[in-house]
Amino acid sequence: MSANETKKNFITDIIDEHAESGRFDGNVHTRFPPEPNGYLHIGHAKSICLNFGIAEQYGGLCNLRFDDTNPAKEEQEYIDAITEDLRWLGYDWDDRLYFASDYFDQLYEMAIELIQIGKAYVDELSQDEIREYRGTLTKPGVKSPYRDRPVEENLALFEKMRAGAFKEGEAVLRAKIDMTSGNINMRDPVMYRILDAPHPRTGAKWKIYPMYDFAHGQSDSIEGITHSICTLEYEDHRPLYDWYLDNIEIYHPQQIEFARLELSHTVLSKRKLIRLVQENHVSGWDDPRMPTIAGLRRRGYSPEAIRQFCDDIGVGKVKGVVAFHKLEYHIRQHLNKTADRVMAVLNPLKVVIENYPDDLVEELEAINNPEDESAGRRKVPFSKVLYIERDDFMEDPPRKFFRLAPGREVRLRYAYFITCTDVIKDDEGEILELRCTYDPTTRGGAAPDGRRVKATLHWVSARHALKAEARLYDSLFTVEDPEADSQKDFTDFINPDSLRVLDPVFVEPSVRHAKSGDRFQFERLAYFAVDPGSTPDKLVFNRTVALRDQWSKARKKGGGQARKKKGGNR
RNA sequence: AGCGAGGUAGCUCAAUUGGCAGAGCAGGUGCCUUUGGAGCACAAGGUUAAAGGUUCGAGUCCUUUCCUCGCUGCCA
Repeated sequence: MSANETKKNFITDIIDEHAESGRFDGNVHTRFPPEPNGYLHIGHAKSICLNFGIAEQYGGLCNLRFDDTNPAKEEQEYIDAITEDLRWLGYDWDDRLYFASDYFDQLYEMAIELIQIGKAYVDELSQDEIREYRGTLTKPGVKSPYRDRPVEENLALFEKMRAGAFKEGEAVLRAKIDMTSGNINMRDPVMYRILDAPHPRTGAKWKIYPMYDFAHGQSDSIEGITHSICTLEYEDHRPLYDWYLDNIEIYHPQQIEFARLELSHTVLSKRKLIRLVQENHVSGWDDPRMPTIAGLRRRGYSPEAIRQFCDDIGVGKVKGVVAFHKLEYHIRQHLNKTADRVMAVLNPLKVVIENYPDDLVEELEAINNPEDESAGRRKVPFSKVLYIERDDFMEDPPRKFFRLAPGREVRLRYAYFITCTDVIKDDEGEILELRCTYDPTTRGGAAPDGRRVKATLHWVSARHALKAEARLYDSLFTVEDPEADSQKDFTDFINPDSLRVLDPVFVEPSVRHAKSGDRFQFERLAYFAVDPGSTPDKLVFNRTVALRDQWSKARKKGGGQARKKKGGNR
């Protein structure tokens, strides 16, 4: 990220202090440590941008490390997906791809060390008993009867655990710290538990697996991490992080906690995201309505926009909810500069230009991107029968409706001025088509006599238009915080109109060869991206985000000025 | 209740570490426009949770109070 090299926050303050005091010799080495038990989402993106960004800012390095200490939940599919998403976001870790499971042997040796110095013991209390003995927030815990076993016995028992002589739940290895601590994490936390599940990487080699707390700090230490940046809920774990490192007596990184991202109108917990997938509220982890990186990618979001967003929201220790429209702001910002414009009609209304020659086809020049001269120009075919957007015509227009109406003249973008002369309806009064005349002297869209029109409409030539499918995505939830109501399940707030499929829609022929992931602006409507399931025979466009639309805003504010059915295309 | 963290504009963050509280976004008003897009200009927005104290001077330091969040997995 070049734009904000000098961006400051409380983390850079800490790093600067370290640089001054000489701790870490001025080095900065971070890591991004996902657990491979789900897909990356926009909340992870914040952590990713932070960890990789800070390393870059200080000329340091950032590792990718999978925190794979719980084989019961983790899968290779997630490892692959996470790696792909990270690459797509534009980050690179060279050869520094690590797994906590790479350190299982070393971790095991460290555990033995702690046993040997009398700071760890094998506990055979049941899970329920351990919970009881732990006490509560206000009541101190009490010591396990197994707490003071001799070192030799602990060593032998731990070896038995490793060898598979115990079944799941029959024994754990615990650190001997302080059962009366106000911080419950320090009340003899479990270091190792027995798990029967095969591990995606170590297979059946291990029967015991280290807990997060026993693995994370030491993994950081082994990799020479300087600043171990994590989210706020680990604040209470820092004393334990420090305790393990101090008692094992190895190199000691600094853990720093920041507030995780909360986004309005969506959920960002893996537990809930996985439910959306499993209960088929969405089509999968990459459903364009999902806040996952894969979902955002399919929706048409760009890595640049996501990174800009993360940069914009900054980092702090205060929990807050970022409005979804902030994400939308950044994708509009990026796409405005980079997406080619194209004309497409989502909700067609037929227009016949009565004074235009029957068989004439003109190739009119159109600008691909007014924000980027280098994007060049293209030709768009014009003929006698066209489609315009149904919303662009009103038979009885309210005061501030500038678009087409009977007797009114408007411009067809890059083409001609047309005037509506007649409205053809069926028996029910439904408008079937419009009859218009055009002014041949306005070719290209400018009038030689200098007269002006108030609106410019997009259009496609009926004969030349491509039929395509458009998927209009809206927010997945109808409320800002789907988790706020404790009486209801978050799925109760799923937006029933979060996806509307329009098929067919009509798109100008220049997009014929569009490939998966290509992004366009359908002029005056929205940004769209080509879906991966799209084929040359059947193009499928996902709406990324609508253009800002002051007409619909004014319409809402004006309170019924325009008596229109809701749910146009925009 | 115990431990920990935090409270600056509607939202997200700044404030050169004690020196005139500022940005972006949102909202507002204009201008411009061959996208009612984009862009530009301007205005508005604050008792820095509250009270007290130290100081020439406090968002920043001290005390007290209030409020919010996290923690009682053999998850991470």
